[in-house]
Formats: sequence, structure tokens, C-alpha cells
Amino acid sequence: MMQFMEDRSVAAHSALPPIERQVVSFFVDAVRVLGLPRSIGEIYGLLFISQESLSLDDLVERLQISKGSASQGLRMLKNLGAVREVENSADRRAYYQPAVELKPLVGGFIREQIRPHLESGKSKIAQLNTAASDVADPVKRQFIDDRLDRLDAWMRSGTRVLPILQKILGQ
Amino acid sequence: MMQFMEDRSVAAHSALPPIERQVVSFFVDAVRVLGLPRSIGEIYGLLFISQESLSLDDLVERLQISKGSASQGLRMLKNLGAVREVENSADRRAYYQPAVELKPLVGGFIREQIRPHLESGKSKIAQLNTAASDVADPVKRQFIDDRLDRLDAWMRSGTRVLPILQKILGQ
DNA sequence: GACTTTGTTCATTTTTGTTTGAACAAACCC
DNA sequence: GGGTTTGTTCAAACAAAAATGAACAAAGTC
Repeated sequence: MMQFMEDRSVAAHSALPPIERQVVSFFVDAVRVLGLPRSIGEIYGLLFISQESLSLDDLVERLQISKGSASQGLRMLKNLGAVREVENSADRRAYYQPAVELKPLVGGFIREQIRPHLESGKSKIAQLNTAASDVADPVKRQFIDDRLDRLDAWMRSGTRVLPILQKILGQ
Repeated sequence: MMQFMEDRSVAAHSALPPIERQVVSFFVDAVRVLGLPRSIGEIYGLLFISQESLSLDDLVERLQISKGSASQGLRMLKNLGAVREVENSADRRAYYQPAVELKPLVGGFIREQIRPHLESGKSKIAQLNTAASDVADPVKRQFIDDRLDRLDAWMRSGTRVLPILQKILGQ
């Protein structure tokens, strides 16, 4: 009995096994490149390399992160379409599985992180075009118009590239 | 004489004019999305909307940033190929101009910010494949191999997409 | 209806990353 | 060689972002 309890105690505090640890570290680096918080990488990484779906408590225990982080991280991952809840009768906890195809991951990232910025960028350029009409000096005016036209072309290129990105990465 | 000095003094402390301010703000937001420091956006943004090339001191004065920030920011922008030094006889200061075509900007960003991460990711996966050969349980082993194969395919997709990105955005 | 389990929220703490500015180096000038 | 201008470096200060954990809500159990 005592033996059993000690085992559980050790399990609760032990570090992740090597493979799991390395995969988590891989995703921690990957999400930093994408500008997402470390915990997102930890959670997704552990789910990615786990055969069984995991509960919030599993994540808290194995990654040694707070319940708050796990909860917020899972919400963001759900919004990104990177994890989904799975049924688990005989247990009222929610269990999570990762989306492991590149396509939905890329799609979610574009939808949640890229498009909103492109949209707000376009509206800022619209404001700028309004402000530019107040410029008196015609030489300066022409220069500014040229620059704003460029910016606009950049945004259009950006918009154009997204579906192509999704197509290529969806394979 | 006194009049003249007061004008200079005011100019030194005055805020950026509206258009310049808005364009700088646009680029500050843009570089945040790309995970680059604010000062990079400020410097590039002001250069982008300025007809004349600017010196380090011009940037310090107009953006009200420190010489340190301006120096570091310009170095990063030069490394990215986003600004270039221009000659200015009659003055031993260096003057800077922005690259305003999308192509070199995208190219520089990919070269400096994306490729290094893709490379280090690939080598991490190689390490993981080595570590995976120590897994005893054949079922677990197969699962891990599947996941690592997926990761590898992701990285290959990533590598494949970069030249296409450059091509599309270079117009 | 009191108690337990599960998960969320959010004010505070902690961590991370950026900016500052003083010290320094390099190049030029007289 | 002393003085000036221009630009860089880096330790310390600061700001922004993320993680924590206590309080809370919701739902289930006895």
C-alpha cells in the first residue's frame, strides 16, 4: 500500500520521458516563431506525442503548469482548430486530441492570426488615404500617394497568397 | 537669431506630423505580427514615408528613440535587406533608404527569420528519430514513428512553400 | 441541500524581451 | 596630439506578455 502511494507520488513529480520532452521542446520553439505563448506549444506538443487523449488535469500534472495556463491554452488551441474535445463516458472530464493534419492547423492560424491583421491593415490604409488628401504640397502629395499605393499592393499580395499557402500546405 | 533657435528647439521636440505618425504606427503593428521589435517598425516606417534619406540622428530626433535603439534597429534592417546606406558627400554621416519592393523584404525575412528555424527544426527531428529507436514497446514505437514522419512531412511542406511564397510576393 | 469535482476568470507575480544611456571605439579635423 | 563627430556595445532599467493560483461558477453526487 505504502509502496503504491510512493509510486503515485513519484509519478506526479517526475519529469516527462525523453521523447515527450523533446517533442514538447520542438513545439515550444515552433510556436514562439509563430508568436504564440510557450504554454500553447507545451500543450499541443504533449497531445501530439500522446497516444491517449488527455484531460486538463493530465496536462497540468505532466507539464507542471498551472490550471489557469492549461485552461487558457486549451481554449486558444480549440479556437485555432488545433485540438478537439473527445467524448469519454465513465468520466465527466473533457479529454483532448490534437489535429495532426497540417491543413486545418494552417487554416486555423490564418483565420485567427493572419486575416484579422490583414483586415485592420487595410482599414488603416484607407484612413491614411483620407489623411493624405489634406497634404497641400503637390510634390509631397504625389510621393505619399505612391507609397500608399505600394502599401495597398502589398496587402493585396498578402491576401492573394493566403489561399495558395493553404492549398500547398494542405497535402 | 533668437527666433531661429526657438524654431529649432520646437522642431526637436515636436511630434511627428499626422501622416508620418500613422504610417509609423502601421509598421509598428506590422512588425509586431512578424515578431520583430517595435523600434524596427518605427525606423522602417519613417524611412518608408520620407522622401529624403535619413541619418541615425534624424531617426533619433524624429522618433524620440535612443541612439542605441536606432543603431541596433538599423543593423537588423540592413541584415534583413530592408534598408540600405546611401552615399552622401559633404557629410560623413551615413544616410539610409528603405527597400520599398515587397520581393527583397520577403526574401530577407525568409532568409533571416524563417530558414534558420526550419533548419534547426529539421535537425531536432533527426535527433528525435534517433531517440525513438530506443523505444522498446513496438506499439508505442510505431505510434511515435508515425508522428515523427508527420513532423518531417510538415517541415518538407514548409521548405517547399518558401520559394513559391517569394515568387508570388515578388510582383 | 451540503459536498465534491471540473473548469474558468482575473488580479498579481514572474518572466521575457526591449529600450536606454553611459562608456567606448573609430574616423576625421585642426 | 587634443578635440569633435559619428556610431556601437552592453549592463541596467523598464515595459510587455505570460503564468500563477485563489476565488468563483457550474454541474454532478450522495
